[in-house]
Amino acid sequence: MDVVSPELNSLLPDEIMDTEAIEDISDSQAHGTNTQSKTTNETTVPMETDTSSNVSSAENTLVAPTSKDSSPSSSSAGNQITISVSSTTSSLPILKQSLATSTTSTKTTNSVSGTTVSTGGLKLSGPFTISAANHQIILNKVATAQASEASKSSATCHQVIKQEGQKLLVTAIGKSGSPIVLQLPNSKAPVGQTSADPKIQTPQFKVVTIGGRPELKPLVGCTTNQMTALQTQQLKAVQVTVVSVASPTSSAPPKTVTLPVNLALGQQILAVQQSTSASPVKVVSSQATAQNIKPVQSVAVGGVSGSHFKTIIPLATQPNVQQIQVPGSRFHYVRLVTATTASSTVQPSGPSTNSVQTAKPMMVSTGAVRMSVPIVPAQSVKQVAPKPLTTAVQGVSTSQTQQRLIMPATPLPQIQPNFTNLPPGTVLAPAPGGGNVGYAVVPAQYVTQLQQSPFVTLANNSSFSASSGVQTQARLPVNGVSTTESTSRPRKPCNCTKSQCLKLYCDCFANGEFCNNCNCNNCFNNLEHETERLKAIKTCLDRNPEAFKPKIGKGKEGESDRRHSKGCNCKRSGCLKNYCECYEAKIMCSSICKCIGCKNFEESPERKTLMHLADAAEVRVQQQTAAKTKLSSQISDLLMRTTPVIPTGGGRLPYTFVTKEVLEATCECLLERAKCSEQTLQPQAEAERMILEEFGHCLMSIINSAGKAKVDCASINC
DNA sequence: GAGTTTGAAACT
DNA sequence: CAGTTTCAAACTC
Repeated sequence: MDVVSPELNSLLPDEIMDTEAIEDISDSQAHGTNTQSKTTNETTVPMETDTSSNVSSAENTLVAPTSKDSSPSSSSAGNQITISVSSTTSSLPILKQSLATSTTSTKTTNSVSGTTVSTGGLKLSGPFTISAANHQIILNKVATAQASEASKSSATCHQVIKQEGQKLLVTAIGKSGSPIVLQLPNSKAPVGQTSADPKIQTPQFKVVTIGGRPELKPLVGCTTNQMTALQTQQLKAVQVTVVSVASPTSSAPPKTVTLPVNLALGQQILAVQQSTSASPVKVVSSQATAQNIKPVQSVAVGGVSGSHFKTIIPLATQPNVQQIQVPGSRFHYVRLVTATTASSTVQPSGPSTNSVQTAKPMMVSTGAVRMSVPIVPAQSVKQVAPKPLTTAVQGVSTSQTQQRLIMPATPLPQIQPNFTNLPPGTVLAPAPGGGNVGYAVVPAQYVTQLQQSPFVTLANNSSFSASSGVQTQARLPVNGVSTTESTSRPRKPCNCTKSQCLKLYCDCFANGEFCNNCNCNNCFNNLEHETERLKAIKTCLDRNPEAFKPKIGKGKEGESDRRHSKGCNCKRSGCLKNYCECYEAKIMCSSICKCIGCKNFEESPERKTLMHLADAAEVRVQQQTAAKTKLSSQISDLLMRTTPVIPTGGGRLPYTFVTKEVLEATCECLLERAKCSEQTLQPQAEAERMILEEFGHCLMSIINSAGKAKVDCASINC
C-alpha cells in the first residue's frame, strides 16, 4: 500500500488530523524535513476532500483549474504534483506551514501552487487544489468530459503514481462531477493498455485510504525500518494512505473489483486495494510510525453535475475505515472492512499480529480490496465532517478498537456486478480468503451496529488479524442529526416472525440496520445470512429504488419542511393514530397523501385536541419529575443539615425528616397527581387512588431517606 | 398478554 | 395499475 508523503500529509485538511497530529506537523516541519519523503516509500494520492465542518468556510472552496483552464502541469511527466492552493480567507496556519516547509511550492500569502510531491519511487502528478480556507483538497477533472474520455488513453491526463512498475492512474473528480477513479492497473500491464479502452478491459479501481492510525507499529520488514527519526516524526502528523486498486502481486492473485460503467454517472467510486507484498512500497511504513495519528477516512459523495464532491476525512481510529456520506440517504457512512488474502505481506511475527489485536493501526493488510460504492444519485453535498467528530471518534476508538468483524467469505457473484442497486452507502467488503472476492453489503448503520453486535468478535484467525478488522466507526452527522444520537438511540426491537426480517415489514431492515436485541424469529437480518440479506436488499431495490431512502423528506415550496415522500393511505384512523406514517412522524398529511377522512391537517380540531393533550401530558410529566426531584433534593439536603438523634438500636425514625420543605414537596406531588387525574377525566375513585399511591411514594421516599440516614449515622457512631 | 385493528408492503 | 394478501406494529381490552 502506498502511503502519502509527509509533504502531502501536511497539506491535508486539519480536520483529518487531531490536535496532536497538528502539533506534530508543526514540530516536524519546524525541523525542516523536506527531504524525508524521498527516502520514504510512501505515496499519496490526493483525494478530493472536504472536511469543512465549518460552514462559513465552505463557500471558500476553491477548485484547482482543470486542464481546460490551463492548469499547470496536468500533463507533465508523471513525476510532479501540481498543487494549487488558493486560500481566500481564513488562514490555515498549519497547512501553510506545511506547505512552506515540506514542499517546493511557490508560496504566496494565501496560495501555494506548483508543488511537486515525490516520495520514494512514487510520484504523483496532476492538478489538484488545496483550499486552506475550506480545508479541501480537490482533485480536478483533468479535462472536460470529452477530453476525459480521450485522456484515458493518455497518461498525461491522469495523475500517475508510479512505483516499481505499478502505476496508479488517478482520474480526478472535477467540477463536472466526473467520478474519481483511482486506477492502479496491474503492474505488468502498461498504463496505456489499461486505460485505453475501458469497455474492453474493465477498469480496476483502487481505493485510496486516507488516514493513519495512532499507535501504529512498524511491521517487520517494512520500509518503516528504513525511516529516519525525522521521517518518523513527520509521519506522526498525518497519514494518507493510498490503498491499491488492483492488487497485482507476484504471489497473490489480484483482488480486482469490477465496477459497472454506470457508476461513473455522477457516482463516486472509491476502490481500495492495498499494495501487495510484491510491491516494494509497504503501506505500513508510514502508519507504523504514526504514533499520534488520528486517522480519518471518510468520503462524502457528491452528485452528478455540478455537485460538490467532498471527501470527508473524519478521524477514524483505525486506518481501514472509510466513510462515505451520501446526503439524502439514510446510509451515510461506510466502513470499509478490510479483507485478507492468503498471501499476506503481514509478517506473522508477534509485533504485527499484536498490533492488530490491540487495535494498533495495521494498514499492513494486503491484498485487501475495499470498495465503497455510493449509489444514490448525488444531491448537493453539504455534509461535512465536523470537528467535534474528532473527539467523538477518539472517544469511541479507545473502547472498541479491538473489535473486529469477521466477514463471511461467501462470494456473491450473482449480485456483485450490479452495485447500482445496492443501498446507498453500502460497503462492499471483500470476504477474506482466496482470490474470489465475496462482499458483505453493509449499509451505513450496520457499521455502527456491528461494533456492538454479537457478530463482531475478536478475530483470532491470523488471516484476519491483519486486515479484516472492523474498526471503530467515526460517526458523522446524518441530515443534521448526529449519527451518534441516531445510532445510539435505542431502537425498538422488531418482532417479525414470518418475514425473516428481510422485508420492509421489518423496521430494522427497512432502516438499514441489523437486528440486534430484537424479538424476531428466524431472523436473517444479520451477517450470518449476508447472502440472503443481500438478495433481499436487491429485491427491495428492484421493486423500489427508493426503498431505503427516508420516507420523510422535504416538501414543496410553501409546504411544510417535512413531509412524507409518498404520502399515507389511511382509511380508518383519521391519520391521527400511529398507524399513519405521517402522524407517526409528527408531520401533517400533505397533498400527496391519499388518505380518507384525514384529520391530520393544520386546522383540524381533532388534531389540535390531540396536540393539546399531548402537550399537557408532557408538561405533567415534567412537573412531576421536577417535583420529585425537588423532594429528593430536599430530603437529601435535610440529611446533610440535620443530625437526627438515633437511639442506639432503636427502631424509630427521626421525625425531623418531616419538615416544612418535605411537606411542601409532598403536597406538590399530590397536587400534580390530582391535576393529572383531573385533566385525563379520570373517575373520582381512580383519581383518589392515584393520589394515595403518590402519597405512598412520597412517604416511602421519606422513610427510605430517613432509614438511610439512620444507617449512616449509626455507622458513624460506631 | 391475547386479540383486534390498521395500513404499508408484497403479491397477483 | 388495481385488487388482494401478508405482515408487523399499533391499539384495545
